[in-house]
Amino acid sequence: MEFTTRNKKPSVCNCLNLRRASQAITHVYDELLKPCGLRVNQFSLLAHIKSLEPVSVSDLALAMRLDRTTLVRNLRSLEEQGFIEDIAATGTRSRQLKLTERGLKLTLEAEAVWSEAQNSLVNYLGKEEVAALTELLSKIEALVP
Amino acid sequence: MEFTTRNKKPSVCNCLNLRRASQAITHVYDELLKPCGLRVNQFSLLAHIKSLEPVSVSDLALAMRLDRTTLVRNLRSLEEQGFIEDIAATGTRSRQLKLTERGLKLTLEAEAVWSEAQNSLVNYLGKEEVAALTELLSKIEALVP
DNA sequence: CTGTCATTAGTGTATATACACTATTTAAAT
DNA sequence: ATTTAAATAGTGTATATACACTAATGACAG
Repeated sequence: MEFTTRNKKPSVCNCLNLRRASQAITHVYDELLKPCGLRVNQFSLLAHIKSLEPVSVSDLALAMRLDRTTLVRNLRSLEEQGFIEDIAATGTRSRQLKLTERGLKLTLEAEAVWSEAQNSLVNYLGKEEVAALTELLSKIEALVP
Repeated sequence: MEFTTRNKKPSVCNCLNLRRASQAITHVYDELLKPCGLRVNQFSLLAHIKSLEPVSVSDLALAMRLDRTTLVRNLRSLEEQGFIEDIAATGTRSRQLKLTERGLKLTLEAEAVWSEAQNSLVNYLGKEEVAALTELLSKIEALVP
């Protein structure tokens, strides 16, 4: 049958449903951010640095709730592209990351796109539903120390 | 302050909240499945093969809603560990994957653990809430073709 | 038959994630 | 002042994911 709508029934597995929804919304945000040349994860990194700068890798990892070693790699490409820089003196223990001028400009552009994506989701699901979703997701996150 | 509870406020970003919840629940299921020597993603693979066998990589990818090339790699370790096998005749185009005897035994064990994990989540969030969550996640998944 | 086209599988590369481990620097204790 | 402990950064490896691309097989038109 030509017009069979794609069969996308939820799985019985709650974990799989969450993983799929996460992948789907990541894809949506990624597509919208494509004109900026950023993926949503990279945008998240820049936005966090913007609000914390100057910041060490460890503190950034704490704030983002990601493993520190994950950030070491993810920061690399942003540094190579000249969106962030380390203003710590050489030979010191802690790095001090901040946005470059270019990085700030890009982040502000991306924030506008992100804002549209946020609004789209509220329009799509409804304000109450998004609030309910956020609450449920927060409880799930709390499962992990 | 010693007793400050960890600050885990939701982000303003719906995408980030979903990504974090997905990581959290994946971690929970992974931990519970550790005695089986499986991660939840690997278990998902085995469980899907079990219900479709014998199955080609392409059909498995369709059913799991993952990219086919993702499966090529993820299947490899399961094959190397002898949990799945390809019963297609050599020189034919399509693979025919199925569980080995060992693979089936492991999958059944893991299904019991998975079932406990599912029950735990319902106890934790409540039956109605899990249903609501599933509905919301399903709508989000529908955002992507 | 033969040539074209769809199907199926796989590789190369990039991103994202975390654990186990090492190395270095700073702070604290004695 | 020296030793010890904590903090900070980084590497090696494994898993998970997808896109662009290549290669081989099978089906069908003529």
